[in-house]
Amino acid sequence: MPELPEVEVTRQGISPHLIGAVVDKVIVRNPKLRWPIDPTISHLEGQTIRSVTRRAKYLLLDTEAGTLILHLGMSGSLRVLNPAPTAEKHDHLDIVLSSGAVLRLNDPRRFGAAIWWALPIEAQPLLKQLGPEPLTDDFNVEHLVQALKGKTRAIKLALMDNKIVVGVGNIYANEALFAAGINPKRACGSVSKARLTKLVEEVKLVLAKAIEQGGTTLKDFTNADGKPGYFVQQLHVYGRGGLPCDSCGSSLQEIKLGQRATVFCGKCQR
DNA sequence: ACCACGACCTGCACGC
DNA sequence: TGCGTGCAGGTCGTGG
Repeated sequence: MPELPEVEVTRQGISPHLIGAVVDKVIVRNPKLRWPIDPTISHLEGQTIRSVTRRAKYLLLDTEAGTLILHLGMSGSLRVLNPAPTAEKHDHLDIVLSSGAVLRLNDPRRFGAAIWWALPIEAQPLLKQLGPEPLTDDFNVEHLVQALKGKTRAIKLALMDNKIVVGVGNIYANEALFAAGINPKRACGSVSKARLTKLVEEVKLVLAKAIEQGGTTLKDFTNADGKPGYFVQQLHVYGRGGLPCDSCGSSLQEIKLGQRATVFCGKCQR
């Protein structure tokens, strides 16, 4: 479900309910996520949540004793519930607050993760290798030129590579490449600096717009208040294979790239 | 060092 | 109606 905008919308939604809250109890119904939820997650009990931040698609709930790291995988979602109804199928984890509110993780495919990390967050291996945040100045054309120099793989795969830039998943990689007029199959090293400049701009723009619109709801994404995102109305290529290009009217092509659906306009994207 | 690909899992849409 | 197939918003770990 979530790419960076959906995770950020989730963060914005849950954070006011969590900051300053004391964790009363941690309920693990099914520990079998991407990595088994470690029993030390109970160390969160009694802790006060100091901040709710995001790094890439990871949500970080910071306390004095450590950090709860949450990832939503492909199908995860978080809701703050008060009162919390009876847990349903795929409600794998509850963080019960002393106020009675519950932060509930639902994740049908269980590609998500919940990790209790008591060491300095900089030492966390999953976060260590990550590239720059797309919405900060660290993601700029100089960085991209350097990272893509001489590389032969398709630019779309590089855009979705967390070591190059984080948070850009399949939807927004397709959309940003369309907006930048770059063919997703094009070899990284063959894109001019001018066009990479445009790509950097469009990545930032598409992500920022999507966050503003509350994310993209394809199937069942909702924010912490249960509302869907409306960015789906502004998708130009994702999910539109065979339909006319919004810009030139020619039929959008759909191919596989790195086993992921890739949609583009053969005329507008070179 | 780089890259492609399998693996992890459930649910749903589709065609027969 | 039921069954098999393929696909889905991610990303780590492996083997070449």
